[in-house]
This record gives sequence, structure tokens and C-alpha cells, in this order.
Amino acid sequence: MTYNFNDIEAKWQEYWAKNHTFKADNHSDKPKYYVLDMFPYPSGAGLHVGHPLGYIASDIYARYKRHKGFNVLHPQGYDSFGLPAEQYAIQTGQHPAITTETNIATYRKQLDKIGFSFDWNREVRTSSPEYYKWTQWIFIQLFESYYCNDANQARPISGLIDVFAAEGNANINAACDDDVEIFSAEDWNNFSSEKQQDILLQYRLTYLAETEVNWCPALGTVLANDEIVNGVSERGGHPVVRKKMTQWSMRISAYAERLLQGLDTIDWTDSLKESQRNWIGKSVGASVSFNVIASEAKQSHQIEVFTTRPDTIFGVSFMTLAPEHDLVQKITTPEQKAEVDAYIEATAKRSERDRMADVKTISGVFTGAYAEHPFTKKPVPIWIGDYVLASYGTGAVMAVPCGDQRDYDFAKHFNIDIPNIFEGVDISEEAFADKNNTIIANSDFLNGMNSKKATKRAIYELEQIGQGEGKTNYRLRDAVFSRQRYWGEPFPVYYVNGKPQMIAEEYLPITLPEVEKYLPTETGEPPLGRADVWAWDTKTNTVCHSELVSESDGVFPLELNTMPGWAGSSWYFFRYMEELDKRGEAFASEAALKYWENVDLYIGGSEHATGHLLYARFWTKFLKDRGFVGVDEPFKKLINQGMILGTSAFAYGFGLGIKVKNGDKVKEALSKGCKISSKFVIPKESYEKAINGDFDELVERIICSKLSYLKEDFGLDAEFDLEMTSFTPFHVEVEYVNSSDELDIEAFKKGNRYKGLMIDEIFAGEDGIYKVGREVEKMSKSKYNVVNPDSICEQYGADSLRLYEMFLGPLEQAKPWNTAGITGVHGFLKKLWKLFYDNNGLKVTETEPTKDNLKTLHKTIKKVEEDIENFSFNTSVSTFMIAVNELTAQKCTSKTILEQLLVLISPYAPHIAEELWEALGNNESIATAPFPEFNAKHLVESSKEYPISFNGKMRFKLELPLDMSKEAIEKAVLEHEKTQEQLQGRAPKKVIVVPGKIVNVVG
RNA sequence: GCAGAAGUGGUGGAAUUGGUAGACACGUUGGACUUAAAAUCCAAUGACCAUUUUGGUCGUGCGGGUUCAAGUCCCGCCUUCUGUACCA
Repeated sequence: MTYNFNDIEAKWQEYWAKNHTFKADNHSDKPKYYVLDMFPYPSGAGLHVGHPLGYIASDIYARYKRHKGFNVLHPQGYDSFGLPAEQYAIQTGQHPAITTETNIATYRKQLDKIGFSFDWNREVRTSSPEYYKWTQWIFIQLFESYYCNDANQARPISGLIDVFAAEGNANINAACDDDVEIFSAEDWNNFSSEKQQDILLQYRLTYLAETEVNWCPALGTVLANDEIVNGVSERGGHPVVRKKMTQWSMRISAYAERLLQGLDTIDWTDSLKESQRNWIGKSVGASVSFNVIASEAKQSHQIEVFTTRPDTIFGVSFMTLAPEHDLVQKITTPEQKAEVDAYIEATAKRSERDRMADVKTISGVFTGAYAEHPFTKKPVPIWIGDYVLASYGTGAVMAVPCGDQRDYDFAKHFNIDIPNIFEGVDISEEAFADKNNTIIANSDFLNGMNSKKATKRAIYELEQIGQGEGKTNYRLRDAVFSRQRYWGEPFPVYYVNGKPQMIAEEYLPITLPEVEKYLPTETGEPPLGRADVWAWDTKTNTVCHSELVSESDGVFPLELNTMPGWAGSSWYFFRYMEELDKRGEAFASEAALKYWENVDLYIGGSEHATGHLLYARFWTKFLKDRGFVGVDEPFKKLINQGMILGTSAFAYGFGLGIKVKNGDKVKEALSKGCKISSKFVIPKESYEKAINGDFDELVERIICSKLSYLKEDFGLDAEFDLEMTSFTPFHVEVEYVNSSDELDIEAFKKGNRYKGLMIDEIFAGEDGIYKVGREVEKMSKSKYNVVNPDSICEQYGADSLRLYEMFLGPLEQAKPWNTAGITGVHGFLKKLWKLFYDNNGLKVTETEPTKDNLKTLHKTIKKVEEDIENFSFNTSVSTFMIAVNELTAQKCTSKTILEQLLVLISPYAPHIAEELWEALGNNESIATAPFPEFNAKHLVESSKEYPISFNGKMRFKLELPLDMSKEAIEKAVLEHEKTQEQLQGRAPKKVIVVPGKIVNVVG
């Protein structure tokens, strides 16, 4: 019997599907365990071997937990709204739903081949209306909520309305827009409905606001920062301008502190927590208000600034506003206006990213206006400069050049005064930013204080004069939630008099309308603006034809934007908790949510650190506040899998440059079929010499033969021309290269890319072998290094693929894929098979295990269990190899031993484990067989082969009983002839004996 | 710049608490089997030196240090990767 993996794997994949082996149950006596992968976007390219890495790791863990007696939830689904399908739709007219369906089918087929233990009964797709119904529902809940800073939680907006009606908003401590006006109960009750709606919008957790975005007129859409390169769109190179647009935003900033604090309660990697902390960017300081000195004609203004160093307030020698700051227009003096306007125009052209990337150039303009220092009352010049960002803090800074390097550089550049307010510090070369070793001077009531004390005092004094207070600032900004796209969730929103209204829950989902094209409209509206049937009839509560819009008939326009990609992914982990047939009534039932709580283990890429992982935490906290879920954090433990890189293969091109002196003959030669220019592939060594100007024998020969061909066959007076000669390495498909880096020249020539390369001849080495160069790069189509898991499964089997992905190295590290190495794990599986079968069939017997058998087994149990708990999957694969090697050497046929070994291996290589498990006479799947118990007694040894070292260097080994005393060991070692040899008559100064470990002789 | 991770044979990597550096594989070389190839099996494989054998020297990015003993701990540097970026 041979190991026929293709048949075995197909058989068991079918068995698992038929028997619903991995169906999770929402009722169980067993403890629960929820293992989740970040669900994929089903792209058209399908999976490459890098994608399943995390899935394999989580699958091993899920299977292990089942062996350990847990009720495991291990679902999978698709983040199926997204740009590529829309892009494809724009190009081909194919509806994105169709593209998505096809891609999902491909993904599913590929995933099934790898043998995952997913519970597919619980699949979710963010683009299916039954799913996005609930995304819309959550959006409505956010709209109907505000954030109460006193209770530190989200609350229904109705409560806020009650307070407004009873006492106005003066005593409300809630997260809201900066510019909320103060009103009384009487005011509120007299406000028009529109006015009331506007005010409420300033408090809601999702709200409409004017947001500055990167608008690309040519593409008709908003671009993310990373879609812009050098001020033009990455795709197409169209100009991008910054533009204000009315968009939905999420008031995530209300949760900044809780998102920060929550990090301490979850088991994530430090690096990931750190990036979230940085992203939230908490800084503690003070807000200070400066009065602008009014020139006669102008009214008075205040400039609010945020500073982390209120202790340095006496060092202020100028202020800087962001060029976009509202006050700039109001305070600029007529003399400075032309200069200021020119500067603003110049900065508007640069994207925010450009501005940030370009740190070196100092630029700015004086507005002509002055502010009054709150304490000294001296005038402080007001500048604008693009090193101040409109989007952070208040968009204005009080500049303290002696204490801040950017302010210092700015002051030096524009010759502004740099007063020194630090005792005994030299600031002639650079600013002094060290908070910890500061004594304040030249600062009136702050003189002689350290930074901490001075900060407190400064805030107190500011409060006394009513020009400031202590304040904590967060970098985290509210998240824009609108996209000018087709392929996303529609908002459940219509507009009456321009004011957004929610559609009642019972009429959800509002499904995507049909459009004839997926592009923005001619007038610049999003693609939904093209839909004929896209208006809301409030009488019938249905979507109706857009032409029927009429206020008097109660038909209103619907929102034209759609939700961003992160909407659906911010709550999908709760959806999996509910069983398929109960998903109609809620996004997940209370019972399901209570049973599964949150994700115990989440595995995915670190690129989601500040996007998905932050938004999902935000929504979870919100849902918790409103009582819809019971947990504060969605993911208890999180692991980032590292990227699998490709190992590209290179061949070396040599384009021979020829100059023909008698040019008049060229035409004639060409007509006779002469080929003048030519390209060859030469060995790496020849190439490397040649690029250094050292042509070896082969290259010389190529040149000579070409020249003589041109001369003798066609009478051309040709000569070699170095200028026109090119040496270029190019990628060759990795599938044409074997494990010894040898190129299969015949296959390469037959490949469909070969013709296009215009290669005249491939010169292999003397042995007829062409060795490719190797380089590790990102796996990508354009580098011809993509390896498809399907072909690996076909050639070596899914179990080999699974083992090899783990064997490559630590889960969290980036590592190169090289298919060549897979023969190692594949060979291991064959050896495992041979432990059970030989030519005469099954050879497993009921023999009593030997001592050695037990030792090998229990050593393996211990190591594998520790490895899985530590997510060190690569080392357990080695451990299995060692175990199988040892058991083979021991000629072990004991059923007791081999059966337990199968359970150990089954999380990693489930198909072969099931097959052999069945062969041993088991009728039930191995999936829930109990994990073997480790018993230390089998590892107890009576003696140890001590390494004997001299001055720290191991010289020889000596077998001694383990119960030997320290003194006896020392004696035995010193008496040994080899010790005498080592010492050569010297007397040892010291002998270190660590029983059970090592002996070290010093001397 | 800041933050995080990493640097070990030809290659992927192991060494979990300071205690035999290079487990386990790939690759390479030699051998067995075979008409041949594949598959399989066996042996060798960090570098250098010496050699009939026993052996010796060096060696975990670099330079110091602590220790009987350092890949592992401490100090200083270099390089690579990832994230982030004028955050007031």
C-alpha cells in the first residue's frame, strides 16, 4: 500500500462535509473556544501560497482545541464589497455581484482543497443583503446615539432631546462638534425642526460634516492618501485637489480614551498595541486662548491653541496658524494680503501627505497681525506656515522657539526673536526640549520651578484670567464613512429639506439599486446618482423611481454615497456566532452572543493595525454601551502572521549591440532575412563578469560568431558596439526551475511568454545546465514567482502543504517560499505512512510498547503541546520528524503508540491522520479524539552523558549516573584520563558541577 | 526622526530558565539498488589547519563588558525589514 494522498484527501474532505464534522453548536457542556481568521476579500487572482498561512495556523489551533475537549467555533466568510470588483465592472460592465460570486466560488474551491475545519454553515458575505441589513441597522443605532462623557458611554439620543427641552445644553457633557452653540430650554423649544436636527447632528455618533478630502475630478472620486503619488492619482496620474465635501463621519474620537485603556486588557503583540497607541496619540497639556490685537476697523478675535508645554508660555515669541485656519482671512492686514493669499494657494495644491513628507523646507508668511500675550500683554506676531496642520488640535500653535525644534527652525529662518526661558541652558544651536531637566527662568511667577510644577501653575494662572485650562488632546480623528462608490452598503438614509432621515428598521435592508454604468454621473455625483429607482416613498415605505421625488407626495431622495470597506468588517465576528437559520431576527441572538462572548484567538495580517482592528474595537464598545453585546473587546488574543515572500528566479539577458558601417547595404540584407540585433541568455557568471567589462570566452565567441554571420553571409561591415549593448537580468517563471536552481530550458521555451522575450539563444553552462539567480521578493504576478496552493496540493497533497507552510519558520516572521523544500515534509509523511504499512499491508500490532517507544511518544506529546500553546508550529513539525525517525529506527508497530501519535499529528496533517486512524479500526473521525496525556515517568533517565568542558569549551562527554553527588562527579571527571590530557599537569583552579547539566573545569 | 521586530552554515531555520551552537529539513558530495531513470535507502556536510588516527584554531552583524560558562545578560555601534511621520 502506498501513500496515495490525492485519493485520501478527497475522501476525507468529502467525509467532513457530509458529516458536518466541524459544525459548531451553540449549546454544549464543553467549554467554548472561538478561533477566527481575518476574512479575505475574494480577489480575481485567487489564493497564492502566502494567503493560507494564517488559516493553517488557526486551523491547527482549532483542531487542537477540539482534541482538548473544547466546543470550537471556527468560521470563515468573505469581505466581499470592495474596489477591484467595481473597477472590473467599470471596465467591462459586468455587475460586481457576478464577479464577486465567481471569485468566491474560486476561493471556496481552493480553501476546500487545503482541508480546513471551517464551519461553513455560518459563512458570511458582507455584500449579501441579509448581512448588510444589519450593517445598516448598526448605522442607524449610531445615528440614534450620542456619547455621554459623564457616564462614559453611548446613550440614546432621545435622552439628550429630553434634556435640551428641559434645560438646554449648557450642562451637557457630551462628545460633540467644536462649534456647538449654547442654548436654553426655551431656545430649543422655539428652534425650527431643521435647526433642532442640525444641532442633534452635532452630537450624534455618526453625523454629516464638511470634510476635506482628496478629490480627483478625472476619476470622479475621493482618493485615500496612499492612492496619491506626487500630487496625482496613482491610477492614471490625474491631478488631485483638496476639496470640502459633505460626508458621513463616525465620532470615533469620543472613544479615544477607552480605546487606549482597553489595550491593557487584551493579549495582543506589543508592536500592535504600540501602533494603536500612537494612532490614538494622547497628549496632555492645556488649551490657551490668545486675544488678537484688534486694529481699529476689525472686531476682536481669539486664537485657541493646544500646547503640551504650558510651562513655557513665557517663551512664546510668535504664533503660527495653519494656512487653512478660519481666522487667517479675518486678521490678515491689507499690506500682507497678497503674500498670504499666494502662500495659501501654493499649499492648497500640495496634498497633506506631500506636506508632511517634506519636512525640510521651511516656509511661512507673516499675516501682519499680532496677538496679545496673556500674561506679559506684549504683542506676538501671527504667522501662517504649513508645518502646522489644520486637522490636528486647533490648527494653531503658540511657538516657543527655545523649547521646540520646529519653532526654533522657523524662528531662525525668519529672524524671529528666540527668548531663552531655561536656566543655564545654551540655545544658540538648537532648541532645548528636555522636559525632565528643566528649570524655568525669565518667566515671572514660574521662575525657578521645574517643568511639572510650572505646568500646574501656568494652567492655574490661565484659568484665573479665563484664558485657558488643562486639556487632553488626541490625534485620533473622526473617521469619514462615505465613499463615492457603487459596490458598498447603501445608507438607510433619505433627505427631507437636506436633512438626513433614517429609514425605519423594519424596512431594511435597503438594497443596492441597478445602474447602467458604475461611474460617477456627469455632474459629479456618486454612481448611485445614475440609478433610476432610488428614492424613498414615505407613504409605502418602499424604494421608488427617482422621478417621483416630491415633497408634497412624501417621496424623497436617497443617500447617494455608500459605506466604506470597514463597515462590514467591523462587526462580522458577532454574526458568525449566530446559526444560519436564526439570523433573521437579529444580527445575533442574545443567547448566541452570551455563549460565544468574543473571539478567543484572532489571526491576521498586521496591515490592519490601525484600520479594521481599531474600528472593530470602536463598534464593539458602542454595541456594548447600547446593550446589544456583552463584551468590551472583540478579540482577546491576536496574532499577526508574517508575509510569505516569493523566491524569484532570474536569467541573464545579453542584448548584442551592433554598428553597421556600410548602412546602405542594410536594407538589402534585411530583405534576405538577415537579423541584425539579437538577444541571448548567458550564464550568471558570464553576465557578472561582462557587466564589469570583463568579457569571458563565451561572450567573445557570441560576438565573433554574430559578426562573422553579418559579414560573411550578408556582406555587412559590422562591428561590436558597447553603447548599444545591454545586460539585463529578467524574471523567469519559478515553475520552470527545479530544486537545484536549474532552469528547465525546454519547458521555458514552450512557455507562452518565451516568444515575447525575443531570445535568440540560451547559452547554458558546459554541462548543458542553466542555473538561475535567486532573489527574495514580494510574491506577485509581475515577478513570475507566484506559487498556487492548488498545484502544490495536486503534486504533494494538502497535508504536505500545511506542514510545509508551518515548517518554513515562525508564524509571525516574514519568510521566503521555496517549493523545493517541500520534499522534506512530503518525505516525512511517506515515512509516517510506512510506519503503518509495508508491502504486505497494515503492519500495526497489539504489541506492548517498549520503553523507547514510550519515551519517544511522551517526549513528542510534551513538546508538541508546548509548541501549539506557544504558536510555535514550525518546531512541532521537526518534532514529528524526529518522532517518526525514532519510531522507524525502533521498528515500532505498537498500536497504542501509533494511535496516539496520529492524534498529535492530526491538527497539522488531518487527512493522513484520519485515513490511518480509520485503518486502525476506528469508526469515528479523529477530529474529537482526546489529546494524549503526557506522563513524565516515561522520560525519567538514570544516567546522563555529561558534556565536560574546560574553560567553557566542551572537550569530551562522560556518561554518569544522574543520582551521583556533586563531589563524586567532580572526582570521576578529574580522574578521567582525558581530563589529565587536557590539563597537561596543571592543577584545576575550580570545578563547576551543575548536576544533570554540565561540568566545567577551570584551570 | 520615532516606534516595533530581526541579524546564527550554501538555504529555511533550531537552541523555551545563561550550560554540548548549527536540531529538523533543503541543497551539495559520495555510495547502494536499477539496463537506465525516478523513487527509496546509507554515509558525509560551519570554516580553516593538521592528519594514519587521536586532534587543534576560529565561529551566532560589529566593538567592549559581566560570568567558571554568553547566540542568550549589560553598554555602545552597524545593517535589514515593518509600521508611522512636522502631533504643537
